[in-house]
Amino acid sequence: MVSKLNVRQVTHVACRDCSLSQLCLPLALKIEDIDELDRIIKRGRPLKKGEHLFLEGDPFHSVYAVRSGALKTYTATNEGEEQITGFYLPSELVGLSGLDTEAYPVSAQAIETTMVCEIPFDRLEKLSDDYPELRRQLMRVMCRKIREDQQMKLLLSKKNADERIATFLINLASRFRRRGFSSQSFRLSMSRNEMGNYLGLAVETVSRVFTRFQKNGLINANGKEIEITNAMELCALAGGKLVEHQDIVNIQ
Amino acid sequence: MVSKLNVRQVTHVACRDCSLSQLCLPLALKIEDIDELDRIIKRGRPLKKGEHLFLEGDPFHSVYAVRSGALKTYTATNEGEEQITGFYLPSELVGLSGLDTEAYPVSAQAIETTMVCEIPFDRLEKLSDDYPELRRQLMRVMCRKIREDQQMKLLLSKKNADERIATFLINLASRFRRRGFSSQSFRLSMSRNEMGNYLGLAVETVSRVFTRFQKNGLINANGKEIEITNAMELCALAGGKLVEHQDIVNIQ
DNA sequence: CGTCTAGTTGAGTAACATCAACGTGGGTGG
DNA sequence: CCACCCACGTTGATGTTACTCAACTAGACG
Repeated sequence: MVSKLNVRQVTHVACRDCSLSQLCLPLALKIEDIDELDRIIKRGRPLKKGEHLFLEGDPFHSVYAVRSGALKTYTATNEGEEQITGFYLPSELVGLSGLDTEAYPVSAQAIETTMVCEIPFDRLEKLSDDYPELRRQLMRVMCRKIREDQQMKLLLSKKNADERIATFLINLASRFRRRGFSSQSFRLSMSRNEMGNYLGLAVETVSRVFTRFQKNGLINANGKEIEITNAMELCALAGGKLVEHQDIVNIQ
Repeated sequence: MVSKLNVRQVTHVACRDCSLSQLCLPLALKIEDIDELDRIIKRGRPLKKGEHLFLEGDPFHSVYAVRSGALKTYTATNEGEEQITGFYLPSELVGLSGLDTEAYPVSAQAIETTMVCEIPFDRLEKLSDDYPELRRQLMRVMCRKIREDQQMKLLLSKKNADERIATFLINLASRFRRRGFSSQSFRLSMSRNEMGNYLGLAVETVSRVFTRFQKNGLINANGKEIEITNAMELCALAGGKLVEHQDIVNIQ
């Protein structure tokens, strides 16, 4: 009896008990309505690094909220190489861009051991018929994505290698901070290769910039472990701003 | 009496009489519901080239459908230069990316004499409460935008100058085609400068690529007048495909 | 213990930016 | 109506950034 309860708690953390609920979809709902959302969510086994959540071209049926770990989405270029289109950390929603099509326009793959909440879209859509706030939250998520992509396009068309990496690090830092983690030091879940791919840089360039940043006292990098030692200057490079001492803001 | 009617027709083309209705928001509505949408739409005087529809930071209140002419949206980089984020042709919706914020995240400016339909967002939102199909259409427009941005990011991070220009031309061609115009020959509404800015290239590079394309028989360019003389090869360069003879498809 | 992948570093190179000069056409003011 | 001006576009010469190729190291994993 007790053991069964425990198992259920471990494998099925309800939205109302989830530490991410105020960063994720449930934030749009009143406490008594959260269970409604909860009922349609499916929680599966963890994905191991390298496993796919869905493949480009798979029939679209669900969006997913990352619970732990990290995902990347990517699409194939004409030459068959992969182009990474985004990284997704806990509380973030992945799969929305396929929403108006029959198929996912990108593949989603775990870049470390990852747990997700699956939200079948037809049921989410029905639910959102009754909850205007949920609807608006979905809109907000998509609008934010559009604005992020805008920033990304600016990065790709105007920024040099240093600025790209600085922007990327500051952006990650702010996403960690949002979830209550340190924005000073954190662990990169992606490889240098994936970072370069995403930022439109060769691996070697990424490596060189990291080395140079370290030499100049901006960061301390030990493999995937990153410590930001001069947030001020890193932000300046990224083109963002520091609101308070050591308090990194997302580059909108 | 008659003259008054005429004036009204000229300045106030109703959605139901608009040739763009099946390419624009009304396509989500039944014929009898279109008038409902029509009632909330405001149609103002034409914007002259260079006039702004809204400025970055202006309070968000409306989305706009382009009726004739063309707009660009742009944002300021940290160094104060402009970064063009999109071009908008007739039937296309501009202003949606500010939807979840208090302010427009970009400026919108006419690049030639332009007419727009203004759709106050609070009223559109109310209307969409009653018309699920309208709601879904809005979602679709945003999803498409996200996917277009994805393609744009790929262009900016992986394609060389030739491929960028080819992609741009093919994309424009397909948008003209969608509206029933020739995809073979058309007039660019933007300057070489704006094109380069948008594509992440220097003006000189754009100019050189145009010259080279012409030399190689891919296009015939006379100032802003463009004729595509080898659609096949241009598509190949862009990484798209030709469905039928001379039948250009959008690069998804 | 060998193999494989990820990461780093160096040398040479290609692609595009930058700088400069010049032509052209459309708009404006005299 | 003409002359001038200015923005736009083109072309050439040069410079710079980041890519490519290659070699090497270190850690992961069977």
